[in-house]
Amino acid sequence: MSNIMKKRSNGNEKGGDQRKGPWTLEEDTLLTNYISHNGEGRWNLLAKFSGLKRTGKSCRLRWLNYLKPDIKRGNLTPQEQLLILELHSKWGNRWSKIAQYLPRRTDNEIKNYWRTRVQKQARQLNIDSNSHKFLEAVRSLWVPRLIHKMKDNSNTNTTKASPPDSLVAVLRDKDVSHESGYNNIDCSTSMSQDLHKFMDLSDLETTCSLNFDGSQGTSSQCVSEDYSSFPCLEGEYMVATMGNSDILQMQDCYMAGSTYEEDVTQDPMWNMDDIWQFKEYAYSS
DNA sequence: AACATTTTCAACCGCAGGAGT
DNA sequence: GACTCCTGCGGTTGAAAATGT
Repeated sequence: MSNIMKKRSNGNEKGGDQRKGPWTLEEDTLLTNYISHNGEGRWNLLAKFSGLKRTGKSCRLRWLNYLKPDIKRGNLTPQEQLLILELHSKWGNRWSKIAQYLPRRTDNEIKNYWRTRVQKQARQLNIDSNSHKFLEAVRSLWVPRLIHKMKDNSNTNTTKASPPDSLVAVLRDKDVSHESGYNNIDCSTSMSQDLHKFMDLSDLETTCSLNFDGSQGTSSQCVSEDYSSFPCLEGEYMVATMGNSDILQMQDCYMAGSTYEEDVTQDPMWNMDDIWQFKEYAYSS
């Protein structure tokens, strides 16, 4: 038997009575209940004993991409989009790696975002989304626009803007670029420089010193864990820039299950003027 | 209102690689 | 070392929803 054949006969993946397609409410309940009693992992055992007629793989995917309680759904914020652009310029299509820097977002969601939004823009420009030209377009048009959105958002909520810690971590991490998927392209550096212009990194030690209860804490104390209980909050970036009244407002918003920020991602990032502007720029240089 | 087209995103697939035997 | 099983990753697909005509 060839290696390929061996790989394909993966235990639980054969069998005719396996269900496929969209999950039903009953299946979701079954899976959630099983995991709440037995924990995550050992997916093939789970598939076998939970009563689900699904493969372990399918169960894993459903849990990690949809059912897991701390998953953040909905449109990506400008900060998150910025982070994806930056990280993708460093690592390429390393979705799971990128997802590690976006707390509570799944690799599948990031991958979908890239394919449906970013690659769409590349198609409109008629250039390859992995090309230097496209990265230059991102740097010269998209990133400034996202930064502007961030500024706008921060101006309506606070007097001072600061970056998300996860983004800061990336910008500070001089080693990450060594792992780049396609670092023959030099745009990530210039993109980072743009970001640095906006973010005063010298202030970082104090930007994240306010906790939800209003007490002071170290920056490390208010990273990810603290905002994870507020789905409507844009991470430590917002934590650092808000007053107590804002926090109460957010708590209200959380209780109401609504979104605190305006839905900025509904704005098209590039309109036709932008595209023509870039085309002129790209083809004249 | 009806149909066509486009967009979104959940779910599938093949493959690679690690762990255990 | 060979084999098997399991998990996780990235690419792709297709149904449903949204939008346009």
